[in-house]
Amino acid sequence: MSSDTTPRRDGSNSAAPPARSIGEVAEEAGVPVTAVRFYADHGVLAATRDGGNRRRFDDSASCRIRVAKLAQRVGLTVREIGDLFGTLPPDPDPEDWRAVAETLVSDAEQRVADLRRCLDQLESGGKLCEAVDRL
Amino acid sequence: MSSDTTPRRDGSNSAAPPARSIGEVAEEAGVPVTAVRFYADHGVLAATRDGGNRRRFDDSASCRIRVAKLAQRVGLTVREIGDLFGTLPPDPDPEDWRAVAETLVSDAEQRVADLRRCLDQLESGGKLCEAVDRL
DNA sequence: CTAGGACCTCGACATTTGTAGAGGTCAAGG
DNA sequence: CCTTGACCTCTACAAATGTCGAGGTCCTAG
Repeated sequence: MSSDTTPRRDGSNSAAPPARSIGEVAEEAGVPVTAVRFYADHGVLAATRDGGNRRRFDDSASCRIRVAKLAQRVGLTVREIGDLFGTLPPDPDPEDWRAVAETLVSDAEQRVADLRRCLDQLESGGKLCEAVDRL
Repeated sequence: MSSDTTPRRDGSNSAAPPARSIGEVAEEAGVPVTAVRFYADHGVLAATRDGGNRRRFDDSASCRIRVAKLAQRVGLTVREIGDLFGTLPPDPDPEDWRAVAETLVSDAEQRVADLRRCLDQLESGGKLCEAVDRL
């Protein structure tokens, strides 16, 4: 237990690539294997194939799934998440995640602000929302 | 018994019957008539029926649709929006909208915060998201 | 009275987001 | 060798979110 987590920062990390199987990823992310397949097929996860044609994922796979789930609950479609994650390199480091995080969060806040603005007009417009968009 | 029983087409000002037709609502909200029907059938809009079995909406209908669209983009399902709007009285006044707005916005911000928290761990955790095992 | 427009219902279809099963492959172990 | 488990592909189905068309009703105009 608690085997060392290989620090793969610079130097030579030419050891075996951290290739997780679909089952491991599913387990880690707490979703069914079918869901992992679905995400991989839709650009949320990048997968390579091993000698036996099985999908191999890098360590970021389960993170991507977790983030994707939260991103969906904030209004993004799988397509949009796939496009965004498509800009991530394999085995992204914290710096790579930062750009993604910024986009994700500020887009979400933008939409919340839109909603709030609309709602504010409803609350304060003495009558109803005649002024929301027209006039 | 006076002449106010006549349904007016041109939205006469003053105390006109607050009964908008589905076509008017669709026009106001900028969505197809079919969408209005869909929302009405799913609790986003409250509709009564007139003598000819046609849906009649109050003035809040197009507002509800606009808000619903924004709410969806912030992660709510139609079902959830319907449940929330179900607490609104017919012809809600700004005060009624305020409670809805509060729920809507704070729920949305909660989800954005969840996302951000997850993302923060990815950015700052020197390693990857092994610690994200919440949510 | 007839024509038209606006609505109605109901069922089909389309897309998104998954889930489930059938049937095939591959590698390891008894 | 044969079985088993994990995977693979492909197809089907399911729920959510709409959209469209067919066929029918009703009201108002001409």
